[in-house]
Amino acid sequence: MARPSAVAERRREILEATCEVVSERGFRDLRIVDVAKEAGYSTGTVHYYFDSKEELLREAFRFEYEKSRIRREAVVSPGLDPVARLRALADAYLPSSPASVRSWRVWMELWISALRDPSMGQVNDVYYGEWRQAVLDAMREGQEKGLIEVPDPQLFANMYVSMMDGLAIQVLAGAEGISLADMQATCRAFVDSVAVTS
Amino acid sequence: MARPSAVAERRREILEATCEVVSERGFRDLRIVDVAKEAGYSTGTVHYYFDSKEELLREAFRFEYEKSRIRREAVVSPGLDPVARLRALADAYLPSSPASVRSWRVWMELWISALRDPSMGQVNDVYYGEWRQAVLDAMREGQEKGLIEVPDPQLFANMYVSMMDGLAIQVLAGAEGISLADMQATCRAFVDSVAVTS
Amino acid sequence: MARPSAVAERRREILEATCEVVSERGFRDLRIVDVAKEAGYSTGTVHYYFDSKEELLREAFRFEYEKSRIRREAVVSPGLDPVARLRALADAYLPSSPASVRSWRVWMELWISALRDPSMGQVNDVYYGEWRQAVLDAMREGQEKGLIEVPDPQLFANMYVSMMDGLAIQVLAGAEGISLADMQATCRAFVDSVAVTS
Amino acid sequence: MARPSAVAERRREILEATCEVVSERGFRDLRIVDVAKEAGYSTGTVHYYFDSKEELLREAFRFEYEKSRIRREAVVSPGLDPVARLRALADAYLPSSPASVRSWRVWMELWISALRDPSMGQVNDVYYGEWRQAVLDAMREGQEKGLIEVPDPQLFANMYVSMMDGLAIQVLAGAEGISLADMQATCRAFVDSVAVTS
DNA sequence: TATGAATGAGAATTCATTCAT
DNA sequence: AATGAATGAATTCTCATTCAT
Repeated sequence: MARPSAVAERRREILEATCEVVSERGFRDLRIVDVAKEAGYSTGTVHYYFDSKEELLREAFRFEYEKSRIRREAVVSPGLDPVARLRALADAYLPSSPASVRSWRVWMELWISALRDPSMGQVNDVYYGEWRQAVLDAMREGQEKGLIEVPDPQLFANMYVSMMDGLAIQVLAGAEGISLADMQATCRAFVDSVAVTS
Repeated sequence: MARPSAVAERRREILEATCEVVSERGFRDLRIVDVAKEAGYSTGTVHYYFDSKEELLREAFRFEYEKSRIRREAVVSPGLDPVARLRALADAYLPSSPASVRSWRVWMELWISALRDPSMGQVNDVYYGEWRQAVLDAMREGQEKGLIEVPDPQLFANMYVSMMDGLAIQVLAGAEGISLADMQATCRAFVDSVAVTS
Repeated sequence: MARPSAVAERRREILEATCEVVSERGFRDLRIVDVAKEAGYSTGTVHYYFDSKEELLREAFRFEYEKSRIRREAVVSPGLDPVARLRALADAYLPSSPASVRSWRVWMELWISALRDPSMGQVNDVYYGEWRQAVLDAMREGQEKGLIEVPDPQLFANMYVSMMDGLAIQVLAGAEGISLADMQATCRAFVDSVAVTS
Repeated sequence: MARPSAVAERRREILEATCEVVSERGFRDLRIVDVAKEAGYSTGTVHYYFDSKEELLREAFRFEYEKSRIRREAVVSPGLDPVARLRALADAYLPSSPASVRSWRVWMELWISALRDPSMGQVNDVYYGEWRQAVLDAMREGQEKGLIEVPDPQLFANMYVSMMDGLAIQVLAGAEGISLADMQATCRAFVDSVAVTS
């Protein structure tokens, strides 16, 4: 007898485990057996729920992005003014907590996968687009309310988003020149540079 | 009799082939046999020059960075004023030519490797540090000459560099929202925003 | 569901095959694929049960010694008087049957392995110690009962045991000067030389 | 221009190196490159003097036996009485010096090789036969002179020789139960047991 | 003579995937 | 539904041997 909820729960557990293993060992060294161990199941079970390793990874990336979206929505509370929202978004995405470090690692793996696999590119497009949109919304709203002064909100939203990605990479790669504090300071300085000071 | 130059040349050929394969297939799917085929040698020969796959890849990353450094030095001609230099650097790093696309793909793979392998992180530190320094030099010189107005050159140099990385990733991942032209426009807009307009 | 007995049985089959291959081709030329073929499994299965070739061989040596111990215990029946027991032991260890030839070949390979690998030395210590003890017991009991006359049972037990080893080597190496019959005659002559003639 | 003596000297150096490597790493793990390094030549040179690895090893075994024969002849001085000679032989073959340990290790490897390779068996036959003959000569002479009392000199010579082999194996394998001193004591006890005490 | 670069035929090992239970 | 034993294709790495110099 099919119990859809039980199936969904099992899938969720396995995807959670997959993201954990992707973060720990990387896409390249991920083995089904590690995912199974992490999830507390057997390799047979992983294959029972996911046809192939590729499908498992694609779903895992989607899963991680969904979680990230939920975290973002919690941050972007309607009451916050646009400038504060831009700052809050950067803070939320700072790779400071284990959860956000994990997310970043998974995204980095996704980008690499997207270089050669269009289906991974689509996953990135959907979720990354939403993320850029959230920043763009704040930038536009700020401009409309006279709190932000930029020649082109779209361009400055892209600056901010890509800057965060680039900084996060160096933080995660353990670069000597870019610490977590540097990342935060850099993001703040950018917002300061566009915010209208009364 | 040993002919050092022949040995060095063979190493160079194999590293060149390795970078090509890393770019084409990625770090994850790189096989020694592909490198050998690309270089026109046997797998045994690849192993004759490099003890292990890991060493081969580490050397290949270094090799690609060296090539990139040479390209950068050609761009940063002493005659150029700082603002023009910031623009020239972005143009030179735009993933528009096959060679620069290849470089970006290799760097992205390096970043991923650095997440778990400190020796890869060191390679990144050395060469990436030089790259950030080149941007910082231009930013500082611009500030001193009154051509650029930024509260903190270091922060704005980091913004610019990380922005380029983040934009390039999305371009290379084939993101719908960020085209090559968008990347270029975004970089130019950033320079415009810090350049002093007379 | 795990069926421990089936797992143990598979391990036994593979160890049995390994000893057979060690005897046929020697430690040096043993290939996992030969063991797999001999056991009727794939190489993957051999590795499923044994992590590495080294572990497989270590376990195989242990396995062969266990079998030899069982054969020895069958020989040393409690009813036999000590002198007869010394003779029975030599007879039992004579490399005359395929099974005992195989055992000797495996032991010889073990000794060679023990030269450089202490873990193999330990295997030898445990089982070889038991074998020397069995001979010593007979020697001592014979002395106590006045059936054997030796100045030092320990020394004479060591003589007997090492003599058998040295003789067996030459028999197995196909030496012209030492036939199976010579080995038997030599062992008997040694027992005769220490046995008290009434 | 062929200079036979130079050729012979080069061969000798390589064989010396081969025995050293056989003793250190064993027959199984011997690599031509190690032999070359030990001898101070290149692998190409090793192959220039010896057609194949197999031939190299066969010659190396012969070479080691020749050296052992020379050592033995130095020990068996004509002046020594037979009983003293038997003792001197055992002392000379005790694996106490690096040189004699090396010899034993090489012989053990030879025996293993002889199990499957008749040409190795022949090498063993020739040289081992001489060694048994030397012991037999002492045993016979002792009997004739009334210094040794054994029912059959041939049998007792075989006992002595094989006993030494078996003891040496355990000493070299690092057996807990058989030390170098035990080996010596056991050999002495055997000679004592056959020597006529006046 | 001597070299050592280059080869290529293996061999151990890994691991996604299958499938009988 | 879930398992985990079994597989075998794939891949790295080794090393004796060859051969141009």
